[in-house]
Amino acid sequence: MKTVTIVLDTVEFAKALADETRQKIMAICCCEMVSVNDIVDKLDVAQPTVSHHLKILKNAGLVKSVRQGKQIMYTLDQERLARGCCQVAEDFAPSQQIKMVVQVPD
Amino acid sequence: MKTVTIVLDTVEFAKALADETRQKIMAICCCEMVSVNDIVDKLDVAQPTVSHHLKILKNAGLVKSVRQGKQIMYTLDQERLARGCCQVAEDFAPSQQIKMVVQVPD
DNA sequence: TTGACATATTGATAAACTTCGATTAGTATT
DNA sequence: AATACTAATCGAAGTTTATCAATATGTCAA
Repeated sequence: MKTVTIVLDTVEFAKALADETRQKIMAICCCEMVSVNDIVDKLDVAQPTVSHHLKILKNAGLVKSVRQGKQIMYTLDQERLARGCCQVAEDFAPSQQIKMVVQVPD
Repeated sequence: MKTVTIVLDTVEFAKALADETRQKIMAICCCEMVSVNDIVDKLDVAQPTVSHHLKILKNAGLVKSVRQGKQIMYTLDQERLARGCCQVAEDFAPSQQIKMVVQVPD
C-alpha cells in the first residue's frame, strides 16, 4: 500500500484563505473553470486585484490554471483545499475524528 | 432528530488561523488548559502579544477560558476548530466528502 | 506586423496587523 | 491595607497586506 504524505504549510494555507475577496474568488471558481475577466465581472474589484489574489491562491496550491487562447482559466483545487482543512483539523484538533473520502477519478 | 446549524464566519475563522504565533499558541493550548504565562514561557514573545492573540482566538470562538485564582486558563476548542475546518471544506469543496465524527461526552 | 484583447507586473497609497513597553485592572496573600 | 502576582488594555512603531492606475507581456486575428 502506498502512502502519500502531503506537507502543507498550515500558516500559508490559512493566510490564503484569510481574505474576503479571496473567499469570493474561491466560491466563483470552486466548481468550474473561469477566466480572470469572469471573476472581475462578478466582483467589484479591479483586474490587477483579482490577478494578485489568484497569485496568492496559486502559490498556496489552491487553484490550478490553464491557458486557453488569450484567456487563462482558473479553477479551485477542491481536493487540495479539503486536504488542507483536514490537516489543520488533525494538527490542532487530534481528539476530533475527521475523515476525508478522496474522490478517485474514473 | 435534532439538527444543529452552526453559522461560522469563514473569513474570521481563517484570519484567526492565519498567523504563525497564533498557530503556535493553538498547538500549546490544544490539548490542555494553560495559563497565559505558560504560553509566554514557551514562546519568544511578550505577554501583551500573547494576550492579544488569545483575544483574537477567543473572538473567533477557538479558545475557551476559565479563571483559576490569579490565572486565566485557556484551552483550544477542538470541536469548534474541527467544525470550522469542515465548514470551509463543505463551502468551497462540495465535491469532496468530509465526515466529522463528533465526540460525545459521557 | 499591426491592432485588439486578456492577463501579469510595477509602483504607490492606505489600511490592517503584529509586536512591544508602559500602564491598568483584578486576585490572592500577608 | 499593602504587596505581589497575573493578565488585559493602551499607545506607538514597524511590517505586511489590499487595492488601484499605469504599464508591460502574451496571444490571436486581420
